[in-house]
Amino acid sequence: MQDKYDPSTVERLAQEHWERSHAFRAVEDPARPKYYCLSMFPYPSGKLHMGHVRNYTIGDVLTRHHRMRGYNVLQPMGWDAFGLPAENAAMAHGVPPAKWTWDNIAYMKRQLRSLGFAIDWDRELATCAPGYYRWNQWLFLRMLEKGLAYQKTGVVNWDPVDQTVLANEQVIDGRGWRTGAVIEKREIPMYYLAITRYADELLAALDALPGWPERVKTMQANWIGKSFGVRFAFPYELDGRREKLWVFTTRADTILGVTFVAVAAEHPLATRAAKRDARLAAFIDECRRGSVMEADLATMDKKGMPTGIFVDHPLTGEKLEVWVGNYVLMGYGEGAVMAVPAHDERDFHFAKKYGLPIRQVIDVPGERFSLEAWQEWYADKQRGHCIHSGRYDGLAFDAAVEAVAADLEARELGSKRVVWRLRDWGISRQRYWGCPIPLIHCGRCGTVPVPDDRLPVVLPEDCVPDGTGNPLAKRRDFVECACPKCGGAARRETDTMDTFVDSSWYYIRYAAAGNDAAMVDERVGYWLPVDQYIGGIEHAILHLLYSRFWTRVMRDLGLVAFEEPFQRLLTQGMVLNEIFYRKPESGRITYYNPAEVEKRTDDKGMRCAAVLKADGLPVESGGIGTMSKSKNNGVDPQALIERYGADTARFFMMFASPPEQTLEWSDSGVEGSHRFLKRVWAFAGAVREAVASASGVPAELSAPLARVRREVHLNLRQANHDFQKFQFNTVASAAMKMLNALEAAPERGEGRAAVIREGMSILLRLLSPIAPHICHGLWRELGFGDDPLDAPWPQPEEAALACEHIELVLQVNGKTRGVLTLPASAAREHIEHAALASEAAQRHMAGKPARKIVVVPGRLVNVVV
RNA sequence: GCGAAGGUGGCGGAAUUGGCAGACGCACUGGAUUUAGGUUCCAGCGCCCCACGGCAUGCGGGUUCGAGUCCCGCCCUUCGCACCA
Repeated sequence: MQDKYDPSTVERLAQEHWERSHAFRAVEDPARPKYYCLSMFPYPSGKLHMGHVRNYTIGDVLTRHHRMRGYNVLQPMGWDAFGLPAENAAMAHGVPPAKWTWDNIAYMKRQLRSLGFAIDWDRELATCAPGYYRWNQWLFLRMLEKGLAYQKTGVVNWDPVDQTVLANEQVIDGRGWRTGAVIEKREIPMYYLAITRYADELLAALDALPGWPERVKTMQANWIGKSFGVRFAFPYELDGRREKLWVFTTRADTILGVTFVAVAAEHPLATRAAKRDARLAAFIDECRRGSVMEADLATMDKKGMPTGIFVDHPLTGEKLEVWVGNYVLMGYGEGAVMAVPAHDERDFHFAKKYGLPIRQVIDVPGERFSLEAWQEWYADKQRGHCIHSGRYDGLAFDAAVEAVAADLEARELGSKRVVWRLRDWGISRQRYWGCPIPLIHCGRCGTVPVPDDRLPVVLPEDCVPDGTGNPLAKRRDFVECACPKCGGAARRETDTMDTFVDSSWYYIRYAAAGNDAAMVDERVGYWLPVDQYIGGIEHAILHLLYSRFWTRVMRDLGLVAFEEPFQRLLTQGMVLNEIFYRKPESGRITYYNPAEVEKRTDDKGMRCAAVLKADGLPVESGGIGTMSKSKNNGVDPQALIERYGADTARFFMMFASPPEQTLEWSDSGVEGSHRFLKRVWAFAGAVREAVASASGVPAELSAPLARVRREVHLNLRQANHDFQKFQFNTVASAAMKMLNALEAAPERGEGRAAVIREGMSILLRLLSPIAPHICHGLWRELGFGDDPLDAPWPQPEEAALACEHIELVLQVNGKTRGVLTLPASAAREHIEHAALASEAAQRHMAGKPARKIVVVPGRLVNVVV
């Protein structure tokens, strides 16, 4: 055994052992309970970042822990390989996205291997491989057959200079990132998946997911957004024709407070009004500029312009003017809204700005009628009752909505409706590096699906996009084809699929790895659903919701027998680091990587300065933020692994904070983790001979040795409890406490050797999911066996935990005044007696009689005077 | 703007869910070892006070014998918002 802990050797030997013995190959075995542990697959961006290391270490800890508990474990890995960054790299470096992607995959796979994850690499997949994405296409065609996939128009960001569609990310302050051109909203035909048909089920089934964090379920429920309301129409006459302007509201109780109606710039009524009003046409044109992002729309200045068109209030007949509002969106609901300035904050500001009437129709008893009062009232809409509303006066929310809906229905102008915030999923992307949509456009036959036996529609891999137009549309060898129906010349669809399609079912494909004949097979029935899914909180809504939808579609096609793909979900927090920068008087801000900065502290350990190592001059601290290129505060996992080894990297990631919280990077924290592993190594070396000669733990131990043993078993019990809670940071500290206790074990001789032998066998097994290489090495050195991975998980022993005396906290009036040491078996009367008799209690009771004594067994006794 | 989560020493965090606030680690201080730096080991370490003791879990109220934990109201930070993945 080497004296010094040398991670590179230890890790190489362990990894060779796992490789040689195919230790992580998962084989279906109906006789054993299975555990499918899945981490969100990475986008092959170039190299691993700390978020990956954290994600996959969490998954690996769970994988190894469950394996030691006797489960048949599957932990696969793959690549979310289609996407925009590959096209950006192509534009920047002239390299085809395919080559860039495959090179990245090769490099990142080596990095993952060097971290020693217990991954079954035989099941590896990449979504950009035709053998994978052909099943995207196949399932899309099934959805088309069922009417679940359909075509309609959608709004996109259009760069008029490059003649191309831009992603939201590529629009900066309303301009194209490459051209600087003002972006326009443009409506184009797209394909949609009808996720809204599953809205009810997706919402209701959230209750059946006890293994999901509440916050994720809440966010999904809000995203789906079931609401009850009334759809109704404002009748009007225009150009001699009677017509109706439809709107939807969840607040029909305020219908008598409507003072105007607002429509989207793209609304047909706006278009018609613009024909005879040049200023309005210009305003509508202005509304078309800017990004399509919801957050931008919600925070921008609310602007509007009257159309000169008036509609009738459906209940009173009052004339109300129609306005065009830039905050009304054509894609949502009816593209028109009723405006009630008195009871809606946005309408209120709009009305104030343009001098429109404000009419209060709800009274909230006890509230002054200020803007603040409205906001408060709005947050709790069940409060208050109708006023100035004629026959609805005095009605509360529910009754008022019912009455209004009934009256609208009687006039055939509206009815109650259930509406969803959730919208159908637009999957068309006018981009190259994605899965081709398997359709052919024929002049005679229309849009024709590519027959199953001609799948996959293969994406040409030698394209180099240049940022203009649609790259696939320029490829004649791709576009030109024969119509499958009539055989005539036809044009292939050039849109590709949203990459969320690729990631909506990859976890199912791992189980059917290598099957070229079918999307799924019987192995799916064994492994799925996923028992534990681990990934970033940023995916809490879209990816998880799309996966739940896609799985249900597969269920309805008879492909799988389950509907919830992920039984339990762990959403891991982001990895943060300090931000340092300099901002010159004029010119651009420069960010410095924390590794280039020296942090100085005063003699109390308080930060007093930060200077750049290169020039010794101060830099500004920009606080803490997620590791990113733009803030130049990333830490390269590769450098960390090379310097300290994979085990230190893994241990630090687990120790620094609980998985669900953000993790702050700390160089000295890494040092501390490394120090601990070095101590484990050194201690194992020091006790090796004693352990070799030790026998079982004797029934009678000296009191100090019994305390050491108790400490080990107490911490094991704590750690087992923490594993249930996914709280690996305290598992790591339990391992540290065990080592502290074992190092402090007194005496020499047989009893000590036995306690240390048992303690080390527990410690190494407890630590092995987190730092598997060093534990593998020491497990062998100490003669416990081949690998702790194949040893049973340790359990605390009652006999080791038992003790004769307990300590009770003594409080007087709820304030801690001392500690009572009593026999563990002491009865309540005995405890009360001992408390009253204690010197500390006497002193603080100041002669007053005890009014009440609260005894919490095993914890405290509180004397109330 | 809407939705969600989180604020505890100089720092990361702990507190078995209403029961000793600050485990474990980092940083810092003192000491030992070392030619020195580093390493390793020992001790100290929330704030105020000589001490008794008092004050402390973002801020302000409340419930309770007892509140970091529960309730109400503020303030701040982070994440998501449908074409980044």
